[in-house]
Amino acid sequence: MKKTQALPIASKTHPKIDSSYLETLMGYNARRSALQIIERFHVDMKSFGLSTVEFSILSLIYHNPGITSKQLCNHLLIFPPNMVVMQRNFLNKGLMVRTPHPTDGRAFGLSLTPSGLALMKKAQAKALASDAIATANINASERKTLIRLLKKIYQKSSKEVH
Amino acid sequence: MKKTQALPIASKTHPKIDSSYLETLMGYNARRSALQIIERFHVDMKSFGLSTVEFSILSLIYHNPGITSKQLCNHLLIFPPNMVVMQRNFLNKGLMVRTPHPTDGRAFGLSLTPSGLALMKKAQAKALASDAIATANINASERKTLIRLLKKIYQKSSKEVH
DNA sequence: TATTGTTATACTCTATAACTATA
DNA sequence: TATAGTTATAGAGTATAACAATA
Repeated sequence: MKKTQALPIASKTHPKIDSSYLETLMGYNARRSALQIIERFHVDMKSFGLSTVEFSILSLIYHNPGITSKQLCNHLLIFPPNMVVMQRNFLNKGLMVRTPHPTDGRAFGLSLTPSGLALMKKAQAKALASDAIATANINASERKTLIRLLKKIYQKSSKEVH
Repeated sequence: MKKTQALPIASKTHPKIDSSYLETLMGYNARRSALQIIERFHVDMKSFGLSTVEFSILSLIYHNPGITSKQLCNHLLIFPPNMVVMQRNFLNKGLMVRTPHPTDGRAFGLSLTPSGLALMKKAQAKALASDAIATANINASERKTLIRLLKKIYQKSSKEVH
């Protein structure tokens, strides 16, 4: 047989929610802060028509002209089919060009057009400002420590997208 | 007229990709480490049939029996329609029960069933272990610092989901 | 036989509009 | 009039299978 029972109501009994357990998890804290920073980033990149991942791709091409699709996929953990779609957008917008690889007929070298370079110059400056505002609650020293420790977590094992 | 130009090929000229710019952004570093931790979390929660968000919801109900849907949505930044779907799953699996709110006829108090409590006891222990392994590259002191600084970033402005 | 890039598609997660019943 | 919860749906982001061209 079943048992029915009276249960407490949080809105009465817990005006403050106890999330102390979740806050012991690094995953929870890293995700929450990442989401908050990226939310602002998303708004600030809207005028450039770029998602966060698109920004990362174009930035890597900006700093590594001639980089290949495969290298971008591996470095940013993006699946090749999704990369194809984003690159088609870049090409349609006239932000990027592809040049045949000199020795590998399957691959292409990716580079930004003058228009793409100009866009990313502005976008990257805006991104720095956006990131600074989103992390205004910590000082320069704390910021340095935070980035160093975050890198220690994700930079150890070099992942690959097959 | 158009100009054609020879462009460098990264796979030849840059065996190592320069991502120094991206690594100056807190958003990039926080997202990368969060994704890496959550990837392992996702695998470890598979045997419990829980997504990361579902785990967070059930954990908050576990520690705050009687909490309402609205409180969960506000605290975890989840849109109400998405919460409804997840709660239906919890009910179907017999993990959760809803009891009418004593003074507000629109609301419900949420609590875990004995089965839900047992599941979350195991799941939360597994989550702690998973999180520890995912952050094994930093020591206890660094971990404490990291969580403190991450909290400073996201805990200032209390956001609301309308 | 393995790899780069591609197509098509599916799945998950997140977001919006419109509705109901209660306050 | 405002709020808690619901329904249906749309959109973004991520993942899988199968294939063509080249190594």
